[in-house]
Amino acid sequence: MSLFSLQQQLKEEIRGAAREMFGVEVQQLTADTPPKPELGDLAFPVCFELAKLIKQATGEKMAPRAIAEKLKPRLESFDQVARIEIAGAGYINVFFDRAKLLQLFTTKTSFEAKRDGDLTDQKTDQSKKMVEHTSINPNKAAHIGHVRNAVLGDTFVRILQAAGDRVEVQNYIDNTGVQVADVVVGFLHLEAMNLEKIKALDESLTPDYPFDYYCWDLYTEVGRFYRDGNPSNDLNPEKLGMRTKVLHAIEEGNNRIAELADYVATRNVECILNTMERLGIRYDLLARESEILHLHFWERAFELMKMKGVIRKETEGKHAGCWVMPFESHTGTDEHESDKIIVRSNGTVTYTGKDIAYQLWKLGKLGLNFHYRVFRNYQDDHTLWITTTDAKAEAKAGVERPPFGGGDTVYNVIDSRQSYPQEIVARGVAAIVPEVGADASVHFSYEMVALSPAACEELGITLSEEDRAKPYIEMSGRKGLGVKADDLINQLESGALLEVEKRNPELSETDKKATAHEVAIAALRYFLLKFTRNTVIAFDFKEALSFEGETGPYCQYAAVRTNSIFRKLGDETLRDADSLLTMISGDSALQLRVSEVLSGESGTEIWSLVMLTQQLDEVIAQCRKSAEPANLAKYTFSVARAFSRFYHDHRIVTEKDDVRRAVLIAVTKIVRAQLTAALAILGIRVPEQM
RNA sequence: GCCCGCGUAGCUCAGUGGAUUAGAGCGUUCGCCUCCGGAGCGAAAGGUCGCAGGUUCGACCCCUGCCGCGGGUACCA
Repeated sequence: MSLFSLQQQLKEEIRGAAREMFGVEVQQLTADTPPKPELGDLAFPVCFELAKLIKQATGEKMAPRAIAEKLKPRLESFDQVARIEIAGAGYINVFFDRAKLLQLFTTKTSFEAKRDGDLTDQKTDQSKKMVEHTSINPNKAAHIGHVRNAVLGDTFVRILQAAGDRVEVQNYIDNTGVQVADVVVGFLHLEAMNLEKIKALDESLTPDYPFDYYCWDLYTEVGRFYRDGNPSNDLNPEKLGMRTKVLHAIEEGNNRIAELADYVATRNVECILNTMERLGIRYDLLARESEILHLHFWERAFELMKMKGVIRKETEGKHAGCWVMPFESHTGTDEHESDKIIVRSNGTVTYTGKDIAYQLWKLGKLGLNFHYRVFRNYQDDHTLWITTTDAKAEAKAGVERPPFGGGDTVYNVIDSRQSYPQEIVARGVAAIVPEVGADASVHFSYEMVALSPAACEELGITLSEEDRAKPYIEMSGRKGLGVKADDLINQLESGALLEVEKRNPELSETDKKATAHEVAIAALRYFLLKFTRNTVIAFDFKEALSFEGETGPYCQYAAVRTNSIFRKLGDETLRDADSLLTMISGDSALQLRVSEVLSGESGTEIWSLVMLTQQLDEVIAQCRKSAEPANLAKYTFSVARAFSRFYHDHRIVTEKDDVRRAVLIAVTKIVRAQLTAALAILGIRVPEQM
């Protein structure tokens, strides 16, 4: 049994008691951890709520403490509960029987219990959650801002999976957009290259300057080109015309420019996927904009919107000739708050329009489907699919295709600057299919990663006076202003390698590199996860490259220490310790001795570490509900910190007293299981040594 | 103008469905290898939780107003 399910049982008892004794129904019932371990293992502030409810129901004024006194015996009847104390203005504080619980937690960790299906809260519904993340324009290398998106999305996916959800992971590929067109303009007009020449160029590039890096630089050149070489110039309309021409050709398809664009986009996608693979981030499906166009997703959505009266064609005013979505709540006359344009007067669709079509498909409400082919086979049998217009491609795959689309809840990991268009999409979808509603479309928003003026200087970027005065500077692919993901990972890996070589000189070169890689990824992922989503990260090299303090490697290190303890312990010692604890329930003298180890100041400290580890399930549930992975990162760090202290305070391997040693080993075992599980959800692995 | 987010220690950030001393990390100062690995542990210094009202027995947290910063409000995405 886990702490989580024990909590559920206690809550049920309180609910039942409130019903029987006071005739009221408790809606919100939370279990807190008391501010200090001396105040108990669990606290229910429910009596404040009950006092209000009772007053409402009967008019009778009852003091929260008096209510608590009445509930006390009910909770004390639990076997695992040692005693109940009423504290403060009316808190119910629960003190568990530590020896009994320790044994319970040791025999099965909550994760093993979940795997074995003996958790009472197990979900039976198999509704599907869908998470779209990464979705980088395939025209250049990924930068650190993109990595924040991917790491947040990937971690949220892991959180959902840990909570027992079925999840489908999508990465949207805008292969027919302006950004791809810009790079194509660069190849055609700046480099005078055709497809053959680009392929030859691609072949000749070395791993330290791959295709996506080449495009990164070319893209910034195109940006200058549009302004005739001077960033402060206006855009040159004639040159912009080149972009428009290319864009039309790409959207049209079946021509040489479209073919060239497809090569460029696909190669960038491959490079970006390689970057993400380094971070342990994978996908189920790459959904491409070209298929949304060519498989007529938009036309279908357009029909649906017209049919349902969601959009209307304006015949006069400044939007004459456009199809717009009226904004019911718009407050008026201001020109910046008018209806949202879905189809432009020249007949082309806006991004918002295309996104509504895609969102409808995601929710299984479009009535059309993509065709699919295999894009990549990941190492452990996982297959990545991509959309295609070729209806026969799937049969050639030789693998069974999962049923893509049709999610019950769709999370779109997109930065907060797009919250307005995202709101339009959600509302549009809800208007088309009211039975789905706007809540099925969740904008998982986050703030950008920006550069501090100092970080810009370290990158050798010269700043304008205006920029220098800002607290941070927005990254810009267009300006080539940003920290490339692979550069940063490389830097982290070489930093980690130095440390590994210092500490583990006996390791083989391969092992050293593998370990350095794990440490680097831990550092990067944790760095991006420790900030809450709505905090702008002002990127700082020193902080991002650190392995000390509140970092991924610190958490990893604590887990590595638990492993090395078990390596040091002989099999026999371990077996003895295990069997000693299993005998607790039948041996009251032994149980007393275990209780003694866990009592007093030192015992309480040990015990609070155990209690902390048991909160993992609840933290996961919270993160799932709030869609805030930072909570899990913070929690993981607190477990690592508590264990580091425990490790420092107690000698585990050399402990002479067998009962005490068994307890210390049991605690270490529990920490190892929970900490390793928590890290795995953050996408951080625990190396053998580091 | 309107909408959204933010304002907490020198710096970077957590936090709160009301519990007495508001928490981390970095930085600063001082300690800790008779060691299961110091990517560690302990201690100290450092805060009128932007300002002003309001609700309450009680507000860093809820409400209102103001100030400051950022983002959005395009026939861009």
